[in-house]
Amino acid sequence: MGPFGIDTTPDFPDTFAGFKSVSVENVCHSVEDKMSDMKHFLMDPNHDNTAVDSFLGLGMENMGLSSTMEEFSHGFDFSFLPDFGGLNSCSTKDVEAGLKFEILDGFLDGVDEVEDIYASHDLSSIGNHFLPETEVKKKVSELDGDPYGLMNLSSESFSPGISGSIRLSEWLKETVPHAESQNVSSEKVKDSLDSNESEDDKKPLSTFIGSWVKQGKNRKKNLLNTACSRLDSSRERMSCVSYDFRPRKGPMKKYIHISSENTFSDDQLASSESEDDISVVTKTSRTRSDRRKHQRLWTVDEVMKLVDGISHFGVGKWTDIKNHFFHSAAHRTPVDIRDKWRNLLKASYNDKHNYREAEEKRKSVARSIPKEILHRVRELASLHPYPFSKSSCFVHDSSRSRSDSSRSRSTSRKKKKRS
DNA sequence: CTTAGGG
DNA sequence: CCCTAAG
Repeated sequence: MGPFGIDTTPDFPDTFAGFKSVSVENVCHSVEDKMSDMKHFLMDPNHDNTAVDSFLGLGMENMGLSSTMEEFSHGFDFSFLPDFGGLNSCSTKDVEAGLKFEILDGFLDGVDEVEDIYASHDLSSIGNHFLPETEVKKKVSELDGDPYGLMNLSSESFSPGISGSIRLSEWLKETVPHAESQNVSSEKVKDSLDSNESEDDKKPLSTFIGSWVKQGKNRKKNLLNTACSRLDSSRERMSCVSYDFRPRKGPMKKYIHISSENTFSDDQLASSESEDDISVVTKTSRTRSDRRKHQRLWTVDEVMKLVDGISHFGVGKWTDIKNHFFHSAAHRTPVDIRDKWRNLLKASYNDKHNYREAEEKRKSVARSIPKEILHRVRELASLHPYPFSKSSCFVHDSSRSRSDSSRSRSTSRKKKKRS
């Protein structure tokens, strides 16, 4: 049911009446005109950005076109888009990346195996994070000669209308960590705060694929809120593209910084809803433990941010840490962050007690935590007590465990803030 | 809603 | 990562 079927509605608002007389050709023409006009707009640095917004399909519904970004992106070349910097803090790269994933999503619809292929190829960013640059380059070159042709999945061939996409090798290079010292200066914290913006660019492709379908008990209840928060979060990067509709447990309003007016049409909300219904249908067939499949691996970068956050807010202030250090990471709820900290403690504990095994593990398993970070975790662990250690490792250390255990449980030293 | 704890 | 209970 398009906008042209509304003729039959007698009491439709007068504002829409004008569309009855508009022919399809006219609409198309106006779109084309707008597009070419806008091309010049975008080239012209003097034009303000509101034009861009209305151009990018957000004003489409006003023309009677129910165009989604997906349809829109297929036949259109975004390569000319300049980096309109401050606007929604989204760069050209974000646009391209978003579109790529969107298209990928559509193409791979229902093909879960691809996710596994990606996983088995270790395309996830985590593995490359603490490789020295030469290693990474080697890896990249390996990937370039990829026999399965997987590279093409993320390069131009999948986005016919999009030229100038980033090649995966570049994408990989960007995942290389800035090999910094383990000391946190306030400068560095600021840095990591700023570099948050490109967070999602580092996510492995597999996290985008397959994150569409998900089941959960309270999904119905939280559907609307979830959809809204999803849209909100994705607006941070790109107002039109939302690739992750995985329902969360609840709305994340408080974690999401809401900056602009709601620009989403009901179409998109409805589509997310129908997507959800599909997952209901699929639920029966894939109800088994594929929960873990949707995990997003923690990058070393994220771990460092976590450590920084804890050193600044203290253990237990996870909402604060989320807001200040994982602001742009739409996933990573405070609970996730806490869980990660718990795991880090466990890791540091293990590392502390048997160096050899930990060392070997570090060599064999790619996704272990770099040593420096583990050291920092241990420092913080001794600085901030966490009840996690109650079960297995109490009273081992005579020097400080006494003071720790005295305040271990509920005595909150969380208030320790250093500015 | 936020946090802690267990699964 | 998910779920639940407690404040």
